Amino acid sequence: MKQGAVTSFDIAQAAGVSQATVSRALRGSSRVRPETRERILKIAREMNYYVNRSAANLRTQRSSTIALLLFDESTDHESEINPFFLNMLGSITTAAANLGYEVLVSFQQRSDDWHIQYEFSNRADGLLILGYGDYVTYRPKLEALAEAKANFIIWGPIIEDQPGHSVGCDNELGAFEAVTHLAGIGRRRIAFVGNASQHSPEFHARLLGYRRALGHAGLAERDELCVGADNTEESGIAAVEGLLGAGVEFDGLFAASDQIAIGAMRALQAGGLAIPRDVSVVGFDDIPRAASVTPALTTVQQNTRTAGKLLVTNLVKLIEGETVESTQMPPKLIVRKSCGAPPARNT
Amino acid sequence: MKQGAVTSFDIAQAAGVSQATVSRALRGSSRVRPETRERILKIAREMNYYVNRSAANLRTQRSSTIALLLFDESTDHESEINPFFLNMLGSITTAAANLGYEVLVSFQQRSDDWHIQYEFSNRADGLLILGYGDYVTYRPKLEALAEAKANFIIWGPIIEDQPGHSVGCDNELGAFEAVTHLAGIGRRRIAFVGNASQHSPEFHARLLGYRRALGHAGLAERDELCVGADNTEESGIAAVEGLLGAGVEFDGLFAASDQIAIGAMRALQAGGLAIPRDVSVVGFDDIPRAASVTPALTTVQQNTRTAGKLLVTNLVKLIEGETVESTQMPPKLIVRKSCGAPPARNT
DNA sequence: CTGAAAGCGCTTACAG
DNA sequence: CTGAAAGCGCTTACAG
Repeated sequence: MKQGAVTSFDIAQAAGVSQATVSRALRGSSRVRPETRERILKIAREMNYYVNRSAANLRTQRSSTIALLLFDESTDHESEINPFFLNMLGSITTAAANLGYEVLVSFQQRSDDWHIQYEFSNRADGLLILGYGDYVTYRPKLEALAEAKANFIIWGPIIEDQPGHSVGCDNELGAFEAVTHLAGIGRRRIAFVGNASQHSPEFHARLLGYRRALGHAGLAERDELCVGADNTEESGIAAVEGLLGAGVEFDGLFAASDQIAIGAMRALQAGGLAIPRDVSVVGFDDIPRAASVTPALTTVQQNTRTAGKLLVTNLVKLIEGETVESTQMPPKLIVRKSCGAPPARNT
Repeated sequence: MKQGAVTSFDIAQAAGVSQATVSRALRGSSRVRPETRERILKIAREMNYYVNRSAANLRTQRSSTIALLLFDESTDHESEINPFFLNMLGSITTAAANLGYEVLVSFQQRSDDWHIQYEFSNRADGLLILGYGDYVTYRPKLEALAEAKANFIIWGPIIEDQPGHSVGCDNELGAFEAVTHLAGIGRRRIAFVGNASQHSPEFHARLLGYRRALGHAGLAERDELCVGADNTEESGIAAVEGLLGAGVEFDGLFAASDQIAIGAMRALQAGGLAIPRDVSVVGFDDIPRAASVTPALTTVQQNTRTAGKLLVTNLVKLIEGETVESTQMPPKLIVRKSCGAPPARNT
């Protein structure tokens, strides 16, 4: 704080009222005479007075702050934050501001209990949790949070028995639509890149959608078409190089994320295959780059704007003691050039 | 805060010491016997105690928080935040965490004095300011900040008489290198897209670098080759459509930003021109998409990682009463396919 | 090395 | 509608 900053006592003196009245006027209490309030507000403005938040927070035991915690896979090295989360940041801050909350951003995760600290230290009234490296190590943190009765909302799928509430997108349905689209344009040997078992429930849900779509289209599941990948471009490259190296034949590829898909496209093109002529590719997320790569990537879009708003709204409800339901938002298939179908609705 | 949270008095009681000693032990004061400290720390851990930050902040008149203020041009509508700033966010939070600071993010700018509020309300010890819509309206805000003796560091160029300190990249030099490269591969009629006069000092510096490079290469400046544009893709499209519509001939194009360059490339390709065969294109910023477009965009890279670190380090120095110098970091030309030169150093 | 005490600047019951 | 007063949970001079 600026030293010598003016306090509510200074305003009180200038206005000829008690400090309590200044506080009431500033908070809009109905128990202050309108003219008195006006006079106080005017003086406060003139004297450049702002309520000291530390004092107010200490007194009210609230911070009017939300902590946005990013458990990102890539935190250590040249951390390129997952572009998908970055997109959500704008809508989260806007939504928070509209409800009178500030947003504290944290990527760090040095201590095991760092996520709990925020609430226990009165730094934040609630937490928004985006991303997780590995679900297996992430899950216990959620349990610790729930046990501490923290207010938190998770971005992610609805998972049986998972503590807390979440906002997510229907990953299974999005994958189903993506793969059904590939089947609909005549692709018969469709690979899935991004198998990550229980370490990533979202990818797993996308795998389930892939499988259901194959069944629905009367196509056989083949083990060799289902390969693992992390959420990175490099991983997508490696996966496709693996497929090509093993001589696996495929004419469609559904990647569990755009980053994987973009890597996959690189590897396909490097291997002399044309997209979409030889292989149709579909991704998931609709990150900004998806529309920029060549050919433009068909993908499943999650509405980050709505998502951010919903995350904040639900968290604030929790903070204010209301009940909240986990939500799944419908995904939307964005058809571009990478799968070779006539554009249904382009961006 | 969680109600019924444990306080330092609870720890004191459990440890059989005074509350003052608990506070000292937790802050690492040397005036606590080591064994006492250890015992207190252990009990604090067991009892899940965290220092109440509101109380500590009120007492110390510090918040150990940095506010990151984004004055973005596109805040109103479907605000896609400038991807360049988003990139910096990661390194800023990391650098801040390493120095013991949290980061509060704000895009809002509803009130005129919102930037000053942060410091006056003891929410933040200092401000990091990124981006500005229009320099003409932005400048007075900087003056207000300086007059209020706020601690703030600006991301941007060094500008004569500008209040405060800044960290930026040598825009003039970056532009000079970009355009010199275009001239070096034989381009003679090089357009500049992004003329914004004094409303954007960065773009203006890039224009100056463009001019110097033309002179250096013995090329004439031509008014019709220098067109205005905002920092958006649409603006880049419009600018090139204007050039093509007016029948202006050019074989090189330097855009004041990657977003403009990407729009320009779209418009060139839509107009039937091949890149780089007919026109070589260079951008500025090296946003993630620059490497993904086709052909990959040659551009001037600003090191966001170093930038973020420097911004935070300087701000913390300011907060701690040290003096600080404005800095310009050297830019780096990243040669890719869009200008048709043999790659010097690719990414 | 440790404790008792003051005080940071608010908000809000309580009393009028 | 307004004021006097308590107290939120710390940190830190002061005294020992």
